[in-house]
Amino acid sequence: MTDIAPDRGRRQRRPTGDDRERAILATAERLLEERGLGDISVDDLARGAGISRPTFYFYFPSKEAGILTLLDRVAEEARAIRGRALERAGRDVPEIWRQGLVSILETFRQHQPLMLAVANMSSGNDEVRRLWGEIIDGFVADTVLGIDSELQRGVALEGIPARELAIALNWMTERVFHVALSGQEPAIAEHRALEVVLRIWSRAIYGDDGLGAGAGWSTLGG
Amino acid sequence: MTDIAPDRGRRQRRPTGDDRERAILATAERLLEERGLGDISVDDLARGAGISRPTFYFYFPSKEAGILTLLDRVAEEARAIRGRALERAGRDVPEIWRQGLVSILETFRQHQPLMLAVANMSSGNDEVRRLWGEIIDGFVADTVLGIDSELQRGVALEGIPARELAIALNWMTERVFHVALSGQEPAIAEHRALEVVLRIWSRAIYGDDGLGAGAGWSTLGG
DNA sequence: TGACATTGTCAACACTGTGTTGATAGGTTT
DNA sequence: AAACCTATCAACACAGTGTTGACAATGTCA
Repeated sequence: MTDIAPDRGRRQRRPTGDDRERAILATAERLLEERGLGDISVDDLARGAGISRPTFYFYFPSKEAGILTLLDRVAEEARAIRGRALERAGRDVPEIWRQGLVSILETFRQHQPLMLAVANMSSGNDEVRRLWGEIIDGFVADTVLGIDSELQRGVALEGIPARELAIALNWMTERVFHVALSGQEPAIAEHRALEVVLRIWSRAIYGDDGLGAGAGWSTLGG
Repeated sequence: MTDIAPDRGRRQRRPTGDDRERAILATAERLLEERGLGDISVDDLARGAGISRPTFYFYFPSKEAGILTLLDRVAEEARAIRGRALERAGRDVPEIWRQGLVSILETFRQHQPLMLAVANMSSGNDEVRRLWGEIIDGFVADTVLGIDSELQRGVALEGIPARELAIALNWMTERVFHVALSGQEPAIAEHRALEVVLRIWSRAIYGDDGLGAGAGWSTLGG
């Protein structure tokens, strides 16, 4: 047993054939734009990366483990996008809501096929479900902070525990963006999804639409 | 009504071996309680129903088609439950919301493993996605009627088109109940899910929690 | 009642995809 | 140059899908 970190679901690797690994992941994301994960074979991924099928197994123990690694990287990127967005928002809480939602939508847009594949896998694969849950949970934690802050200022409605409210709102957001982008019916048109979701957040937290029209609003500190 | 309608995805059948078909479906629902659809083979289904694998194909063209038939029947049952629930609610609109949500939760509870399998399949299988979408769309249509009625009475908030609001709320409900029952994280505890969702519906439609405490409320006609 | 269609059944096959083994070639270290 | 990694793949064993063709059992009506 080496002392390399137990790198979830992916075989431990050392520097060199790193290009190959990236080639495999790039192939995966490219092929996911054409068809579902179920219609992509290990052979497709291997050939796409210029290697034979058994060699694929040198890099990943399975197709799913590859997707997991991909999701890991996208999650990293998403955190970065979100971090910048929330920084832009500063202490203006409603702007935090808007920027938070924009960053989720952005990530969905940029990796739509992967997101679909992940949604697909997440009931069959514990590891993927856990990681996806962690991502959402990060959003939920941010949301709870915002709600608590608005509760303390006396501008948010009481009556629903902040975490439960945050969980429901974030799952709503995930699902609405998902159907808007995937064409699943019934869906909200893609260009309307952000506004509708934002207004519902506003009503659920404050009891009215403050955010929709860009009206001046509560700003923390100042 | 003839009894040999062009029955989506399932080979047309005439009376006799009907028991076999039901045995297959019963086996499917039973096995789904133990493991995911991906881990159930056609052979498992066939043996569970006391037939050989090729004979399975006499009844259904594939595993997925079987699940589709199952979903069809559950959808039928769900409509019946919902119909009775809404009848109980009469013209008391908030009670319509509550009863509508209760009936969704009820259906989820009674067929949880099937629901998981369906959620799993629905990104890979057009037919399942369509049928699932139709079910949700039925809920959405009911919801739109309720919102319009409350708008006309002047008690609901304007600002979000009724159908868009209804779509978002119904997908939220689907997702929140799904994670609550499946143990996916982050989730709202099963015994809290109904109340939280109901309050968010209330805030999103009216701007406050009328429904939570069981307070007396708008009753249409009467 | 006996020819005939219909319904139901399955052994055996062809095929696709997965994951493993064992052999091998090149590059580093010792 | 021997021991040792990293990387590679042909060949294999296996699991599951879907199809074919032959065969029984059950009407059915001439």
